[in-house]
Amino acid sequence: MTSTRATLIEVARHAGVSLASTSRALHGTGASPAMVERVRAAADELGYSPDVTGRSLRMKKTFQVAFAVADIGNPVYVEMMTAIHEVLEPHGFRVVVLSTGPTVDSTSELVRSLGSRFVDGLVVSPLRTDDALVEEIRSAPVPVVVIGRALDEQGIDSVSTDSAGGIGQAVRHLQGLGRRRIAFLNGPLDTTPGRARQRGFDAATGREGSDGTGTRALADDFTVAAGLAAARRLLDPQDGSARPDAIVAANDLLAIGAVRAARERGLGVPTDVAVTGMDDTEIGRVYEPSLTSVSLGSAERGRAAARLMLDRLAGDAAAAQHVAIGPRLLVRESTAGTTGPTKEGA
Amino acid sequence: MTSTRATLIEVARHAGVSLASTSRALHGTGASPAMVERVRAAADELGYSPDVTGRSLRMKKTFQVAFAVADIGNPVYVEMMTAIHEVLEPHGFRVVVLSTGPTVDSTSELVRSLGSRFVDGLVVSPLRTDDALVEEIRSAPVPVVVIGRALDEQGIDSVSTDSAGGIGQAVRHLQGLGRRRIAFLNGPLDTTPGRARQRGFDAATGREGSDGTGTRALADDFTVAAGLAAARRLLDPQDGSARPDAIVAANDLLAIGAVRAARERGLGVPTDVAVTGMDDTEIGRVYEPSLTSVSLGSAERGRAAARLMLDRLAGDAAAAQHVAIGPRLLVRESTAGTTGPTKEGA
DNA sequence: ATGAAAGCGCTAACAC
DNA sequence: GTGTTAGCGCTTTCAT
Repeated sequence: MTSTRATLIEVARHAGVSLASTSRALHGTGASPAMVERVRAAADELGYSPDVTGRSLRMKKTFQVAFAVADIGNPVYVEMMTAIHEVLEPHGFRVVVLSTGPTVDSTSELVRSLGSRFVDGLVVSPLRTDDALVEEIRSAPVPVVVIGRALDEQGIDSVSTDSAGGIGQAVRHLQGLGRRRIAFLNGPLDTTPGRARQRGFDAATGREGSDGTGTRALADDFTVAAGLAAARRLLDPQDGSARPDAIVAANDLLAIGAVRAARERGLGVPTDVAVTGMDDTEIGRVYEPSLTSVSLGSAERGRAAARLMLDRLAGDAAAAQHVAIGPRLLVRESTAGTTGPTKEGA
Repeated sequence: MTSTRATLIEVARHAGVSLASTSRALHGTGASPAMVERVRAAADELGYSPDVTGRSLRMKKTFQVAFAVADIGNPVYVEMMTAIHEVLEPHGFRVVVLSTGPTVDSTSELVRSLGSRFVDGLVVSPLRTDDALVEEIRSAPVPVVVIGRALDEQGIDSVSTDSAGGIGQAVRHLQGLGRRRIAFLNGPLDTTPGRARQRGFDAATGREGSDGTGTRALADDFTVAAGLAAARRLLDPQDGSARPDAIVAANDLLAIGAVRAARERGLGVPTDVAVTGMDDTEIGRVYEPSLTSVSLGSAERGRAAARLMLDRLAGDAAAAQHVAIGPRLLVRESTAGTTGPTKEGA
């Protein structure tokens, strides 16, 4: 540890000039070249580095943006965070990681804590929202961008994707491959993603008739194990109906569970049963067979949110914005389809 | 947005007491119950929430700790970050995510930037270190904990694991299963992990004789694709030597590449070729076959580092500490072994 | 137990 | 272009 940190006032004294000139010289704003030279030298000599706490207090800016989610370890959120960091960092903003906690109330509390002014803005992806939370966000003391559902009409900047439409893309892809009995493997319905994806599947298959398309199973959780258990039920119909020839899973982990259940029964994937996942995770890309998956553009959503934030931080006072990131089907081995909106090699 | 934020001085006026008493009452330190009551009421009424920038300036504490790595998206670092967050958050510390950049110099620069006092401490896991960086860290103006190699002798708190020993565990596990020709699939040797793992393999197999054990291949990168390419060379010996009956891979992604290469050749895993990975990633747990892998305890290392940091932050001035987290072999399907230090179901 | 006042390090009026 | 000065919001001596 070097002696004691030099402050601006010490640099000023060392250079034999005023405090104000020192500050100006260091920021290169309205100081003569000679002054800049002189102050720089003094600063270097003392090993000066500006103290951001003083700066923050004075400027009422922390140069920090918070990113808050319920589960920081979730790959989807990791991608968002990485993207947000990449956008913000070049603009001199640091990223603070926060946890929303599991409930709406804990999320509200987090938004309220923004009153302490420890960040200049918040990007948050809440698991669920209610009117109270929406109101809390609208009246937050710093800009907030929500990743989740469209909230611009309630005056909140937001970024969303269309997971329901993404499920639709998967269904149509499978239909295009000639699959007739398409089943849906979803996670719990008391979650926002669970509900949206269910809606998407219903919308895409609602009018399909009774050829097996529309069969559903709910996993207890968005995991491989839960997906395996639920997919077994799907592949062993109790009611005498025909076995599905395709399974649309609500995420990649469930899809892997489905592939396993198929193999247990000696069924080939995609030959006997085609399987699609969602989220385009690395795990799905690396799995065998590699998973056809609907990307929800986590990184893009993060980037979009960060850019909205930058605009607000720059003083943009326009009406609340909404950015929608379209889902993209990535066709891989688990359906081995050669048609569809998007193609991609393994 | 509510009118204008209330400050402590306004709460004081509203309560009709002094600024000092207000501060004390809000912190519950040395104030009469009556005073506390009165101030609380005033604060609630004005919707007061303390401004941390003022607090930070005055107390010379930011209540923030930085976590810096080269690649925030890497699952290993994500686990560390999550663990660090979990330890620090209950103590009132926020976690700021930083990037070290790819080089030693950029890491040095980051350490130097600590002079700005935007965090109270830094947990960093540098890709590589040199004497200059070590010196920079030692003389940093805030506590620094390094996750990587032991640095307590140079006066730096550190947490490390023994990846070399972990490779040794994998080798002995395979030997215990009767495998005789154990090959090593490593990533680039100009990386710290690459070198350490190579050392571990050499140490574990050095005296094994010339039965094929000790064959090595280097992948260009720690990825599935690079692993696949390198594993092909391993399984098609050009020099007429016998094909390996086991491959120790330097991480899980390389291991998956090895499994694929084996399958391409119609070889069964683990029957014909047993494969081990390292890092115990979700991807390895979920893969088929699930991967026997050496856990390097990322979460534990994160926790240990966070606890060391908490001690320093609490004013602990003892000599530099070092915590070593032992590697643990997790036996799964890719070796299907029933012996070994640790067992775990899929 | 309470109040008065200093001051953390910085930037930005304002005057020259 | 440079200097003087106020003050951001807070905690903490120091006196009472």
